[in-house]
Amino acid sequence: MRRGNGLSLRQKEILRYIQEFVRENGYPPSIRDIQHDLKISSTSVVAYNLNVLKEKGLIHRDEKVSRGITLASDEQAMLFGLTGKGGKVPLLGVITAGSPLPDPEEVDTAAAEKIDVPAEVVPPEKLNDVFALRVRGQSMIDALIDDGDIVLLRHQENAQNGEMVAAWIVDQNAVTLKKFYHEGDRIRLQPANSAMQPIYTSPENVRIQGRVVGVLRSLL
Amino acid sequence: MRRGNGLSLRQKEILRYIQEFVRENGYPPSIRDIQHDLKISSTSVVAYNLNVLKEKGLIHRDEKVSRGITLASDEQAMLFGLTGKGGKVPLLGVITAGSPLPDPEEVDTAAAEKIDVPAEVVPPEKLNDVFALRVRGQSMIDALIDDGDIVLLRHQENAQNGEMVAAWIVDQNAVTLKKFYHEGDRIRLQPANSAMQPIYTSPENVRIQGRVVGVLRSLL
DNA sequence: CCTCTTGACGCACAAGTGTTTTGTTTGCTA
DNA sequence: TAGCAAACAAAACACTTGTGCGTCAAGAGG
Repeated sequence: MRRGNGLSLRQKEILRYIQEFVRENGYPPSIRDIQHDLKISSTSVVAYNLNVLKEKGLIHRDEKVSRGITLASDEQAMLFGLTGKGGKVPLLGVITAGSPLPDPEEVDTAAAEKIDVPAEVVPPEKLNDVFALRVRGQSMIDALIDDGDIVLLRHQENAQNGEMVAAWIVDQNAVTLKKFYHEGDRIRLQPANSAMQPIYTSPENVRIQGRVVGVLRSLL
Repeated sequence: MRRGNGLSLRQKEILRYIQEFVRENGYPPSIRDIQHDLKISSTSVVAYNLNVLKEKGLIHRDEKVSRGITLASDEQAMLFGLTGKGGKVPLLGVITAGSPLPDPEEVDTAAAEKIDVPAEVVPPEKLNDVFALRVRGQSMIDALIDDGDIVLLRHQENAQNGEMVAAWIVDQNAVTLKKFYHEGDRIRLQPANSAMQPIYTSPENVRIQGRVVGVLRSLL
């Protein structure tokens, strides 16, 4: 008997079948799915071989759970959307100078449209709390952000000096993208263009809504 | 009357729960999983809301099948490894002011690194002959393109007036990104910033290498 | 020949799970 | 206020599915 790494023909069949099934259906097969499609005479035969595969670490099983078969390692990760390169973030809406951002906490990030984010822009492991907004108007053109661009923002309420943030200026009820500087007891919001004047205000009057981590632009 | 985007709070919860559950476990939740974890009093309530989500096309259900709930659209595609709506283009190299572009025809596009391109930047059906270059230096900052940006170019040798193109100026042996204008018997290459002077030259002295169709920028 | 092991089998049971039925609550409005 | 539809609730029902247990055939070794 080859206890080592050798799989019986039937075990290989089953493993391949599970992979294909998940790919096709989006959920794992039941023992009887395997039995029927692979023309195995009994469910216990399937169960026996699944246990072998489990012992060898090729699959994981949640006992007592229907369709509780999951693939191990690479296959698993790939199916989980860690698909190597890019990830996805919700496109929550439009940012226009003068209008407040929707509160990401209150927006349905689940049902929102999602857009791809290349790993070259934001690595997948840093994609937490990142959302996207489409820019309307050219109010942020000094920050190299044009009308129609999609900006990627990581939701955070604090900022380091020099970071580009989406700041809500409370007494004006307006949101703009500016570089953030904390200078003594006041805040300086600096446009990227020296032709425009910076905004000086108190910390209480500024609510950071997120930091700009990326820009996507289509010129078609 | 639209609350949110037409989903009740509970439906949003359920949708989010399904997403998280699949991510955590690798297989979809049962109705009773949802019921218990979301503290819903009855399975029929879950079934009712799942049907609503199904009607709205946000999930897909395989009837009579345990855990036969699958997420629709993006999530689904993501799980299938189709990486969503975007496509991939080769990242051929670096564009620096003063150096000619590598000829895309002569580069091994098959072996080159590939980067994701969101459908929102370039729709997949328009991805033919598109390649990417990383920008080095700030020579194109007037075109809202900064150092480190990735520009997406469609390989073409002609351009319409006003299009942003990568133009090789032969007698200077330099490549820059400019807006292209054909005026009579000469070519005007117009920087995006009026503070810079346009370049006037003859058509023979200009070789269009590609048209800019998108920009990707990371600010991490 | 006998026994033990391995792989495979069949069956039945219990738990897991989706569906249906009937009725109730809630919020809105004509 | 009555009417109405969405949402919820409780229970019963029937099918699905994982598991346990007894059995069988073919080798291996004594």
